[in-house]
Amino acid sequence: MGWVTTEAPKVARPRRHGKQLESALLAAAWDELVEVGYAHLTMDSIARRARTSEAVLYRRWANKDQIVLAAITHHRNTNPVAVPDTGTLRNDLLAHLAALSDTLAGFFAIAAAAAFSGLLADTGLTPHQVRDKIMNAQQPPHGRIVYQRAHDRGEIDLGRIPSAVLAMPFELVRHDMLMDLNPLQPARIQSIVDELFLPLLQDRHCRDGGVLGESAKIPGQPRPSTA
Amino acid sequence: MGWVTTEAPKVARPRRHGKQLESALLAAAWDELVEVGYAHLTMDSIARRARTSEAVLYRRWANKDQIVLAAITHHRNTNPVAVPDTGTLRNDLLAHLAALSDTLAGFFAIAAAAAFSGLLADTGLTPHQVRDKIMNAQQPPHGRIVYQRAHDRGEIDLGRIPSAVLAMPFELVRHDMLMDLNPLQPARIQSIVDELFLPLLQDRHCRDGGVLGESAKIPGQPRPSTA
DNA sequence: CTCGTTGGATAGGGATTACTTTCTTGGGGA
DNA sequence: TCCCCAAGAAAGTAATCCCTATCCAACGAG
Repeated sequence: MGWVTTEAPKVARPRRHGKQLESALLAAAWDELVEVGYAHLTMDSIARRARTSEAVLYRRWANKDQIVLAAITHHRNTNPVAVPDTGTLRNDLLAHLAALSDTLAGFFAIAAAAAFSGLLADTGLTPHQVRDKIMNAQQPPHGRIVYQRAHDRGEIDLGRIPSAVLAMPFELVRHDMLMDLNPLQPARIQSIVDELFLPLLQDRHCRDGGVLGESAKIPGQPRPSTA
Repeated sequence: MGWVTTEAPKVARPRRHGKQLESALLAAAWDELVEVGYAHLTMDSIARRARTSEAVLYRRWANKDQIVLAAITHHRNTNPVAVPDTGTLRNDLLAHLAALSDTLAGFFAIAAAAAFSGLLADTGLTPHQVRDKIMNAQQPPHGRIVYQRAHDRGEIDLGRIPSAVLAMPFELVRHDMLMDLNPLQPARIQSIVDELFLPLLQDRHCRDGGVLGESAKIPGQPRPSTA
């Protein structure tokens, strides 16, 4: 053990270039954002974490806001949310909400924090606009794909379900992510789907007399027998 | 017109003392927090807004975090949320959610922002703990009173309703407040109550065959044909 | 192999800001 | 009426941090 870990001398670390370097810089910025938050993040801390110097940062981005913004979008782009197709609305929702929660728990909290903390405050945008710019960049709203598939399968009739019902599971997941800054417990996701969302669909059959026919019985509903 | 309004000379403004002064200082801190946010708030800006000097602030609070924290709790304490008693669960909920939204829309956003932005970051508390410290100071959770009254009236059976259902309206209101930074539209509150919450109660009767008897018919529910 | 581009290190200017210190004066309590 | 605590004003200190400038050396393109 000839290496003393307390000193990292001139090992002449290989030099990074182009896109590879840029990714490392943005990753460092994101990590710093996660660890100390926007308010306590400095250009120097980003540079040191990326094992480079501030000059390299300023060669690519004009100021602190720009690199933070780039780091946020870079993180989102490199961490797409899975939209698995399991064959039933219930399982699709469970899987997708879980994926959403796992992938975006940190993201939402961090992005919201940065937006709140004065990110882009100098650009004249209102906090409201900044939030939109960061949060709503998801091109097709996440739920649409899941719901559209269920509609095509005949499980639900999109036209007859209030949009508030469709949006509710996603809003609750967002709420929990913002509150806890952590992915949701699987039990909580199951509660959202089974205790809140699906009953609101069944309630509709209850009143209308089951217009959806056979497929109205949501498959996969948890029953003690027949897993 | 001997007075030139562009100069506010030594008018010898009356000197404030004790609790009255303290309230003015905390109000100034809160207003500053709302207007420029935690990140861009300075002791000097608070002092100038309160028309006093920084020394007066430091005579009462040890540092910036302390005064911001005090301003947040002061604002909450001086703006209690109404819990009106209208006689029916539906109207109680509508009124209370509206009051909650109107009174706390700003509060939640601002408090969350400050917590995120590094408020109390030096105390060693995690963001999670800071959030709890600020948000969850409401002694009895807001909904409990409304639900307990409905239970005592016989409108609902608290034991048979999943807690996720009871919490959902409040979580959605919180979600919207955090997203929009503004009070909710009345139509949105009505949608939460009538399209999401109340159907989840009725669904329970549907299955159990109306254990709640007469009172199970929620009064005030908007139905074209009195169901 | 050579050369020009760019990564990486260092130093520092300039601005901001938390917090301190000192002093004068107003006003409340006795 | 007098006294003394605290309000308010002003200036200063030390630290932080954004951003710039400069220099050197490594890597890639040709």
